[in-house]
Amino acid sequence: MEYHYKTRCLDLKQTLESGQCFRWRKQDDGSYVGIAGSHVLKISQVRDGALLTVSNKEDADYWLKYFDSETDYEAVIKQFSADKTLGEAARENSGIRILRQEPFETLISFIISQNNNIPRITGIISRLCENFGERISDEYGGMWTFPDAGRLAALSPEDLAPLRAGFRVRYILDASVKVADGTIDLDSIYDMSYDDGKAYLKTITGVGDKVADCVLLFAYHKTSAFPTDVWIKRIVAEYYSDGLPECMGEYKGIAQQYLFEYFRKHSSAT
DNA sequence: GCTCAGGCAGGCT
DNA sequence: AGCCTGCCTGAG
Repeated sequence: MEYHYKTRCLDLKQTLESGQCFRWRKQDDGSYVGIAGSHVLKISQVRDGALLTVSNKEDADYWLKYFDSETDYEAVIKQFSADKTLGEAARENSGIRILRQEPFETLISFIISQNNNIPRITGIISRLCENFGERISDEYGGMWTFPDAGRLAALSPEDLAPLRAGFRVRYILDASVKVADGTIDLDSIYDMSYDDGKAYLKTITGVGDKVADCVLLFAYHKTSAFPTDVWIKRIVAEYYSDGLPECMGEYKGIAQQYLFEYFRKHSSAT
């Protein structure tokens, strides 16, 4: 039995190709196929939203939460309109959602992302899953889970050599060991403040300000996080050298995503 | 050969 | 607390 659900105002390209996630594949028919935890989803863009196709209702609940269906983005965009640049960026990218991803996968993914480019990040993560994850479906050429911390913690740097992740391998292992042995309890971060969560994540080798902010925003939905990469640094220097606008409020992370997309679109076009 | 890619650790002042 | 510098790897 297949169930279909529709979410409004979700733009798949804006959301799934924005660099907050790395495991969605675009199909020839334009739909996207993804996996999170042990949930597999095919999702298609329709005129005024996105259409989810799932095989049971538990999956539907999972994915609606993953796509952050509860947050009122229209209200956030309205709030952002007090600033000219941010308002423009937000309206142009109004289909962006800040995903609620699996913490461990998000942590490892952004550790891998450092000093790296998106195609390579994607390749390393898919090799990680195909080598050490579990093949839970034969659909779409095979779907692999993201390996859990215990599995990775048992591996050696040599085992991870096929990933070609370079110097990041020891960071991946440090994070996995700390999560597997309980030094880091990822679930506890849901209840932490932004500052506490950040300090806690930074006790992992290979996790600095940027990686911690990405994990806090893209897994825990802590919208106070404002991941600052080279692109954002440039736009802040150009438009907000006197400080971020007041209207960002508690949603600086959402603002960051709008600005990132806006800036990237308008500079790559030149 | 070189630079750059959504940074970070380690060492220095 | 703020500045360097090196770093695996692969594409341009």
